[in-house]
Amino acid sequence: MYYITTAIDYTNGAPHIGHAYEKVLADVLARWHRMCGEEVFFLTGVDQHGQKVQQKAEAAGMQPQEYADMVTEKFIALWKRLGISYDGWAATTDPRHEACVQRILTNLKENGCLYKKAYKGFYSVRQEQFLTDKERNEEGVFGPEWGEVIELEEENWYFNLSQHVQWLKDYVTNHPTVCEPEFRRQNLLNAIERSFGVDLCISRPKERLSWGIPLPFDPDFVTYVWFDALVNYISFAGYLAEEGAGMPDFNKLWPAACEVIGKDILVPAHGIYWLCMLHAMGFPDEAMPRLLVHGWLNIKGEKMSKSLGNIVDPNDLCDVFGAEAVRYYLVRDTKTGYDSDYDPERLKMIYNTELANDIGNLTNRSLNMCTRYCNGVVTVADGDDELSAALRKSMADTVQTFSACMKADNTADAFAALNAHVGLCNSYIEQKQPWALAKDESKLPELQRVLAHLLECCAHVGYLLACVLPDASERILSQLQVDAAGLTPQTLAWGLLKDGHTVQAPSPVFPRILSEEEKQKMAEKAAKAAAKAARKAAQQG
RNA sequence: CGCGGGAUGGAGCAGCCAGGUAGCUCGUCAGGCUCAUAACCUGAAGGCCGCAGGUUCAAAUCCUGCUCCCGCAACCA
Repeated sequence: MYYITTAIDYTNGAPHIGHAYEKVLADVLARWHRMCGEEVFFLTGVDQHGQKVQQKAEAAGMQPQEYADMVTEKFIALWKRLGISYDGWAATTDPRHEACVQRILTNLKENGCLYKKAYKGFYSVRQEQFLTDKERNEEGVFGPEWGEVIELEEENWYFNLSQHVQWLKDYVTNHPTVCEPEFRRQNLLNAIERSFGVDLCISRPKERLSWGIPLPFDPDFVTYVWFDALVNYISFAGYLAEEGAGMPDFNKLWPAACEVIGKDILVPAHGIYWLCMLHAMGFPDEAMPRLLVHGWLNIKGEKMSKSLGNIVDPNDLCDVFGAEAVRYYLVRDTKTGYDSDYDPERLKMIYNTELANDIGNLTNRSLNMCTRYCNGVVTVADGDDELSAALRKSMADTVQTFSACMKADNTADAFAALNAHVGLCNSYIEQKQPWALAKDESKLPELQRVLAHLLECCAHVGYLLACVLPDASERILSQLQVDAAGLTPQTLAWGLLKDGHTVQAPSPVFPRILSEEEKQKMAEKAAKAAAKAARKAAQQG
């Protein structure tokens, strides 16, 4: 079982390109593992509780649930558009989730992990939070960004995080695979050092925050984010679920093979709080999830933020380039775990070169030659040659490399490998010159061999693309008349196209995306080339 | 000495852990081809691998020092 989750998105604003990247990455991995024949459960969702939602709802004159539902719709619509193939939907206002949270809190309280304490300190009314000395500026006072700051005493419930930090330190030290990429672990270990001796406040008084899950043992309080949002990974996997609640079998799913999160929520939320929470609930070391930590998409080197006003709406991108181009770009141009620069020009470039010019055009020219020269019939004839043998070997190697990269969550290199093989196919065509072979009847066997090799490669490539471009993959395979049902990357082998196989006439799978200006430029270039050819012909004649 | 990431031909990156002629994609220029989505193939130009030392027969790669850039409060993946 491959259980993969993503961070759940906060419903106080519309989704942006960063949200989309995380979900597309998780989706590509989920689809890949499904292709490999593994049973997959892919969970994603939304965090609907909390102060910000409550405030936004009030400002909009709506009920919090109404507001959260409205924003949730935007996420669901985008995931549908981007083809995010999730199996479970984690919405934190789901009663089954709320029940799970309350059961967990009850258990922890019974085990003495929670206690109530009064805290007196400086409190920012605007930010709705207590301030520490860390928040003081150089002059030692709280700056204007905090608005009105008052001294306040408040009771709250705490989780005895400090009791688990030593365990966490040992666990993270001894388990290099706790998170990926490896360098994030150092980050986590540093943060753990700073976490000793501090417990975690897990509640808010109801008069201050009403939009949350009530504490089962103290109705004057609601849970603060941690024991609500983080719990989604187990609550929607069926942890402590009631019979007939329609939840998955927890024992089958847990631990998560992959929790996809952003680098900003590794510490303290997932790397410290979440793991310690699980430990407190009694989960052993073997039942800890693995964290896949991705970087950020920056805009021209700058962080994307609402305050800078440089937020990119994925819907706009889909309008211009199509959802699949966006999917491909996100996982192709981002090295998993690292930041990358978002640039629509690169999106277009990668789409036009790798998908349209290389893969799309290869399929198109191969199918076209088969249609034109052989009536669309593939003939697997006797005979062989070095170039063809090399092509077959490259195809097999590429499947291996692709699989290894995907297994390591390295999407960028997986597609780079695929593209390298496509380049070899194009080069193979130049060397074989099927159009010349077609003019010589005695060369028919070689022509048939060349076309069979090309179409076979197209089928392999089209099949492997299914994890990132499900629609395009289907269109390629359907033009090739190949049925991929029951196929896995492990069993993928030369010979998908049998002798006598027929293919369809081609139609472009990835039409090029060009502005009017670029079209004009292309036309000029072509005219120049034609003039040159004419000049040359005149000279020779 | 707060923590971490980065600095490689015009742009974006790989190589560094396990030293040995500097590689990829895009762009530019030149040639070729005509099956194809004005696509494809071949070749060329372009870099003293941030700076300065050190180790070594040999350093982008190891060591030391330095400079610059980006994150680490909030909105937020």
